[in-house]
Amino acid sequence: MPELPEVEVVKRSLQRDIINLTIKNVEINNVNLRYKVKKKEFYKLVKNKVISIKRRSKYLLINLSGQITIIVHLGMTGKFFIENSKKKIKKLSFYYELDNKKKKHDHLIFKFNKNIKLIYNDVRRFGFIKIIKTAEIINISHLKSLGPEPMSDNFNSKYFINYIINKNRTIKDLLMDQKFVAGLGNIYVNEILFLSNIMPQKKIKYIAKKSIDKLIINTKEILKKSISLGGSSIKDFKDGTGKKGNFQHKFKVYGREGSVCAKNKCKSLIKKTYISNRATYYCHSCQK
DNA sequence: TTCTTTGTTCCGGA
DNA sequence: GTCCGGAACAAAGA
Repeated sequence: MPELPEVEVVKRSLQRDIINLTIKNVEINNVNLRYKVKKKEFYKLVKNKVISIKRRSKYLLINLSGQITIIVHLGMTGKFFIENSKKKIKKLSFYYELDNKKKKHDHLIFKFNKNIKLIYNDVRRFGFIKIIKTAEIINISHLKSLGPEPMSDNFNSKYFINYIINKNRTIKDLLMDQKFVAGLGNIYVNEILFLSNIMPQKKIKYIAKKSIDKLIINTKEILKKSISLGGSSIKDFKDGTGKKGNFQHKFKVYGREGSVCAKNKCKSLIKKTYISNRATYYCHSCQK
C-alpha cells in the first residue's frame, strides 16, 4: 500500500521526530517479517545516534552514527508510530484500518533518549527492516537495479523513449516496473493513466510522443500533490484510535468500479479488469 | 474455506 | 541472451 508519496511523508515525519536522538534500547516482539530479524544486529544499534534519513524509491534509509544504516521497506501494511513521554501516539504512515489491533502487530520498538519510542507495526508482515553498513548501500540488491526517481530530472522524455525501443509491453506494466522507474505502485499507476487519458492496456509502442511528455509531467505532478496532501492528512491525525485517514478520498479512479467517471461531462462508469494479476481501473470513454 | 490485497522474484515460452 | 506474462509467496481479515 505505501508507495513513493507515503514513504516520502513518513521520511519527513521521521526527520522531524528522531533526528539526533540516540537509541537506548531495542525491543523485538516478532522476528518474522519479510526477512527474519537478526536480534544480535539490532541490539548492537544501542548507543547509535540518528544522523539522517533518506528515501530511495519505496525504501527508507536511516543513517546512524557508527556507519550503520537501517533500511526499511513498509511492504503492504507496514507503518511507524512515534510515542512521546506523554504517551501520545502519532501515526506516521497510511493504513486506515485495523488500528484497534495495533498492539498485536507492534513487532519492533526502538527506544530513544527523551522517552521517545519508534514503533514498527505491520499487520501482514510483508515489510522488512535490515541493518547494513552505510558504505555497502551501493551494493544492496534491493537498490541496485532500481530505475530513476520519477520526480527527478533523470525521468524525462528522452530516457522514456530510449527505454521503450523494441519493447512490447502494456503501459501499465512498464510504469509498475521498478527497473524502469522506481517507486510507483498499482494505485498511483492507475491514477496517472487516468489523468493522462491513456488506456492501461495500451502497448507502449502505439503511444505518441506528445502523450508520453504529458504522462511524465502528470506523474511528477500527481506524486508532488499526493506528498503535500499526505502531509496534511497525517498532521490532522491525532492518535491511533481507529479514525480513518483522508488520503483514499483523493483517488479519482482506483477502487471506483461502477462509479461515474470523475472527469467533467463524462457520464461513463469506471470499469475494472486485471493486468498482470493487478486490479486495474479505467474509464473506457476518457482513456484511449 | 475461499478470496483479496501488494511488491518482488522466479520460471517457462517465445 | 532477452523479453514478457503468469504464478508463487508472504499473512490475515472478511
